[in-house]
Amino acid sequence: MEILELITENVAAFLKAEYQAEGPAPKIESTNPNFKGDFTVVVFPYLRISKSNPEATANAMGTYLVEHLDEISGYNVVKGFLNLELADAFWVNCFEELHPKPTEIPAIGKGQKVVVEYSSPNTNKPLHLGHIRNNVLGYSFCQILDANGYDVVKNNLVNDRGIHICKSMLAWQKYGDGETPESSGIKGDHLVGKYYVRFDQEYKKQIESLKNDGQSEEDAKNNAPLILEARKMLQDWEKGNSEVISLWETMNSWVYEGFDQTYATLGVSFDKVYYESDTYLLGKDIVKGGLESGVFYQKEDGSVWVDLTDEGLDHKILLRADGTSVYMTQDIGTAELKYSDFKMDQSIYVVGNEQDYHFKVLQLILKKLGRPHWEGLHHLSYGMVDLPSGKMKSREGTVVDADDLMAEMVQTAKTQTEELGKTEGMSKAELEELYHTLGIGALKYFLLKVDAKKRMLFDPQESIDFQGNTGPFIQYTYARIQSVLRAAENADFNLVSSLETEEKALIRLFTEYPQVVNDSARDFNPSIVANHAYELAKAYNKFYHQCSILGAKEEETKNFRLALSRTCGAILQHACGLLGMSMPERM
RNA sequence: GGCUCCUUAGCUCAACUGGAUAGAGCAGCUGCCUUCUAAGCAGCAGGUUUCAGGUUCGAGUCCUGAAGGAGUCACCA
Repeated sequence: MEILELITENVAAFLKAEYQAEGPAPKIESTNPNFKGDFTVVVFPYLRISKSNPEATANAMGTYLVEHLDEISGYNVVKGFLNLELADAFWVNCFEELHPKPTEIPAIGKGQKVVVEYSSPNTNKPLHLGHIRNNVLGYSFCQILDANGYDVVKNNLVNDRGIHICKSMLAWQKYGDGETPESSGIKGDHLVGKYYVRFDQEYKKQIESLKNDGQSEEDAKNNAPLILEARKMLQDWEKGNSEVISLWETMNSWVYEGFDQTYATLGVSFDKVYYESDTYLLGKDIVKGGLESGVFYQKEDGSVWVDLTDEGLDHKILLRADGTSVYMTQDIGTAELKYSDFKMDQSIYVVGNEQDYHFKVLQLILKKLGRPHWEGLHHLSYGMVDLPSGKMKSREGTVVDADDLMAEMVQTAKTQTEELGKTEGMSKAELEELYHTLGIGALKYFLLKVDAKKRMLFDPQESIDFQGNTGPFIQYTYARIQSVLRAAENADFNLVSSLETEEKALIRLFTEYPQVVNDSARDFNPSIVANHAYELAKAYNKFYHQCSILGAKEEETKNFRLALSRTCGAILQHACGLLGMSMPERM
């Protein structure tokens, strides 16, 4: 905001005029609500210059600022804090300037291309709540980058190959009896997930039996017939065995159909999809190249490794002795492919923090290989969603299924809406849309209001709230604003000369919004936008109760308050759009 | 065991990156719908910011140590 620059300049001028000295730029903060004022300058850093006590220094500075800046109407001093009071006219001017374009964001990303990889599902099981956090976070962050002027490519890397995929394929082959989504009525991804779980159950049985025969735990895990068969299947797959490939294609197509449905319900989308089956060979080639150039080394058994001990890390395998590739191999290949496709300035990976080490290693490897894109790699590392019982594990069935959860949320929205009974006259289709908007909105906001870096807890016993700091609260505020605007005759725009505290609070939050969107992009953190939207909704409801809009005594006041409402609605809608939430006109 | 991260009200989370008397929501209690949507508003209660030191005018925030928890160190992804 310009006012902050003005204050900064005038503090410097004050130091020069008063003490013939230069000092650090002032720390200007919002005044603590317990004190009178709008902005606060902390004067402690200037005591060295003033050689006086905090109060005297602050008073001298305050006097100077009031004299030189029309915007500042007064000041007060508490200890070393100079609280500056800004004139109502200043805030009214702010509103006049911002109101035609309240959601215009400084384009800090202009000219920069960013590929954001998120979702990245495995095709051996359906999505769960952890994946929802990833998807919601990734999608939202793409919207935020876009709002900041970045050229964004939303990218999904599908984990469609590997030993884990072979496990569900093998189990289906052995125990499936030809079951299909059509024959069973089970959604494709869930059907395949069923066999992934089945594999694990049978595998465990075999391990137990081998242990009873006297094998060690580790030997049993390596010698169980099922795991040997799965490994064989992976090798056959890499060799292009037609029977295996055909089974793989069939089962993957079931999964994709299921995922498409889940993505559609969740409201996320992608500009570009990569499949690891298409990128791992490129990865292998690059690893072989690195071996030839001496960046990597080979062990006697034929496996290929990278030595990262100089960087304080470990040795890391890049190709197995049997020649098949590992996770890292694929990621090297995909990184290369992305760069040749997009020549991006930044490559962002939305992946859980359990892979912090993996991405550290990936970046170092790309650097060692001299790839130009190593530097723009950024891991948007987010915390796991834990249950009260601990971590979610697909194989053990302790997951909150994505499809189930979304359906529950929509159902809860329906129940709550019907209880309140405010939807008279809405068609069935409109109602369905409303329930979806509210249910999914509640879910997304629940996941996005928490700092992405932090792990979070989800208790399936307690349903996600629709009151308080929630998505529906913000949606409600928006619907309320729309209701007022609908009831208003098309009013002229005009300004007023003095403000209620609730009006001032709203304008202040309006002015902060563009900076909030910038900060959110810079910090890789959508929760900053979410929290600001909540603050704004809260401030509006307070205003709504305290100040009559349509019933205002003066026509000017009414028009002004309508303009405040319109602006507030626009920002709420924009902010929630960045979070991937839609807004109802009525609820 | 090595490394990384976390610990704020009964519960879930904030705290503008070192500023004032640590804030919200939920749960609990009390008021407010004949007036623009009560999914709302106002209020009460709830805290030694895990503990012990240190740095500083000032520490939830920075440094050291301790306790508890999570992740990772896989030829899983």
